[in-house]
This record gives sequence, C-alpha cells and structure tokens, in this order.
Amino acid sequence: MEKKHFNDAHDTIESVIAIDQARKAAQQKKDAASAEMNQISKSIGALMAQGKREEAEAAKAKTGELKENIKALEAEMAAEEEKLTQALLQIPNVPYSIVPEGKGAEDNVAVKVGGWNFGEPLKKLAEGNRSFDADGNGIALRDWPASEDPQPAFAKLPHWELAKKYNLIDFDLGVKISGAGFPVYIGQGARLQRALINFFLAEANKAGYTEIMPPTVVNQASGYGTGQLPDKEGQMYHCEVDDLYLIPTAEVPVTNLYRDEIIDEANLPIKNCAYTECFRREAGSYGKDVRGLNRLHEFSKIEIVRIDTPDHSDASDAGARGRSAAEAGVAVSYSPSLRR
RNA sequence: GGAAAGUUGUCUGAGUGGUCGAAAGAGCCACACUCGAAAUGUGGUGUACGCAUUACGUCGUACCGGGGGUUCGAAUCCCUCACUUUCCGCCA
Repeated sequence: MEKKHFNDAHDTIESVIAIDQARKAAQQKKDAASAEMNQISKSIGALMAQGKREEAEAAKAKTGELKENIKALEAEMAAEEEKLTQALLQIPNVPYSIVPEGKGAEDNVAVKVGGWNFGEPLKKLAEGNRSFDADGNGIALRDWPASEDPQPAFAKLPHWELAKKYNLIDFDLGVKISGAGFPVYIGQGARLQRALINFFLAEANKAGYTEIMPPTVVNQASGYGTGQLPDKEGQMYHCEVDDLYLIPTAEVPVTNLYRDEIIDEANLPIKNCAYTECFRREAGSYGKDVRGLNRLHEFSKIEIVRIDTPDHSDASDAGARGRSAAEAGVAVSYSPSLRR
C-alpha cells in the first residue's frame, strides 16, 4: 500500500481495528438489550395464552424504556458499521509485487518494447533475440539503449497529423457532435479501429479467454465492486436520472459478473475478455496529454480479466505473470485505439 | 408511463400477528441393509455477526427481495424501492 503513496497506511489499519472493536462492543450491548426484549415479548405471549391479561399488561408497560434503549443502541451500532465501511473503502488494492514505486509516468519501467521491421537497424538488433518470427517481424525485448531505437526510412509524423493527412480521423467533427475527446473515425480509420478490435479479441480468444459483450452502463454497486467508487466518482459519466454510470473500462462489468459470488476453486481460473467502448471524463487532464488520441472521453478497449487463486496471481511472478502475458500476447489490457 | 400478480432455505413449495429459522417433498451428507449397486430405513443438512473454547456450543442477535413503519411481539399488517410475470399505453 505504501507503493500507492498510501502514506498513512499504518494509521488507517489501526483505526480500522479500533472501529471494529467499537462495533463489537456496540453489538454486544444491543444484542443483550434485544435478548431481554425478546424474552419479555415471549412471556407476554405466554401470559395472554393463559388468559392472564393483567400480568401481560404489566409486562407491556415495562417495555417502553427498553424499546427506546434498543433504538439508540441500534443507531450506535449502525453508526460504527458505517464508519467501518467507510474506513475499509479507503484501503486500496494491494499493487502487484513487480509494480515499480514512482510518482509519475516518468518512473514507469518499460518491460517490453515492440517494433515492426522498419529496416536494418531493428533487424540487426533482433538477431539473437528469440522473440522474432521467421520474417524478422515481431515483438522485441528492448535490450538496447533508447538512442538506438529503430528509425523508419520515411519521415515520422505525430498520429494526429497522419490521421488528418489520410483522412482517418476527424477531430473537429467529433467536437461538433459531441465535444473534445470524441473523435470520429472515418473510412480506413474506422476500418482500422474495427480491425484492431478484432485482432486483439482474436488474440485473447486464442489465449483461452472467453469473449463477453457486457452492458456499457452499470449501477452503483458495480462501481463500488471494482473500486471506481467512491475513489473515482468524478472521472465517470453519471446518468443521474437512472443513477447509472458509463463504464470507464470493461473491467467494471466483466469483473462484477462475479460480484458477491463465491467461486469454487475447481472452476478457476476464469478467463474473460471483452471489447467495449470506455468513457472517462478525464477531469484535470490538459496540454500535450490530451493531444490527438492521447486522452479521450470515449475510446475502444479490449480488456482481459482473469480470476485466479492468489498463489497464481502475485506470488510466483515468473510463473503467473509470464503465463498470462504470454497467453494473452500482451500484459494486462489491450488498447486498439491508435495511440502512440 | 399506467394496472395487476408475485419475490420464502440448494430446488419445488406451505405458512395472514406469539417457541417459525420457518411444514412437506426433492437434493445433498453420514450410517444401516447389500458381494456391489439400486431401492429402502434412520439421522443430519442455511448464513452473518457476537460470545464461549482444552473440547463440545440444548448460547445471544439478525436474516423469509432491499429499506422504513405499526405492535409488547412481524415471513405474516402498512409504506417505499428494486426485480419477475402479465395486460394497457407510448415509441425506436
């Protein structure tokens, strides 16, 4: 948790424990009061059955104060429970053990750099690298300095200029009908997008992931289920009339399929993938980060979700991580949008 | 959008105010019978929290779609929300 800059991790855990203690104490008091009440009620029933009216009435008279007391104790217990829930919601998921610690994108570590065969430089670098296929095309592990990255023979253009030059994407039309961050893919651009979706889905299918086509709008419980709520409330589009959220990733519906379910270990791993449009408000993004396709309010993404036992997910890095990455062809999620 | 009926344990399905956590059947588990199986018989068979714990729990509370209310007492009455089914309306 400290990796997530969860600085007061220790305090939070301590306070969760303390709140839980308070909750237990409240429950004990409330349970005791309820027990007394139940006993009296029972006795009233018995007295009535015996026709002892007056005694029953007398017993009834005693219950008033007790009832008030129970109400108060119930409120106290509910308050402690709510406090506990809120405290627990503050605790983030534990990051994957290989995730590097860092403050921003610049601290990220490239695990794999891909490149198609632009020409000699890459081909040369590829020699001795097992990741290349017979044609010399493929994914290469970057074991060369960035300055030696392969250079294509043609002039490089940023993607938004390429997209304009070949009329693949019209950003202005997107602004017209929706707003910034909603590009309109046209002709070959649209076909490319569709092809990428197909390609990545096919790869995931090959790796044994079952294709899911979920709703792209979810209820609040699903938002909490995968932790978008309460943390990222402001980043999601919210349809207030129906209290539904547009999904920021297929992870939300595909994972919530199993919310509140206990899965028999024999049925693991569960491997699902899904293509959906994803919606993000991207509040707070600015500048070059949002240029072209870099940050969109709506984009296409293929997500893969694997549900497995803990010893298959984190503990044995080389095994589990390598396996799922290899099976899927890429690490965690595919993004078929034309970024980068 | 309007109306009606419904939502009970793993399943089917009883239960309209007082030992109902909940009948019955099915399923499942154990045992018996059997060479084995089937059939049959007997017993058992929900969850959460709390408490207790060397061990066993004739221990407490809560849960009959969710939430709230009435009552000494609610699966049972009232309100509300969600969902399911059916009908009407509206509309791609």
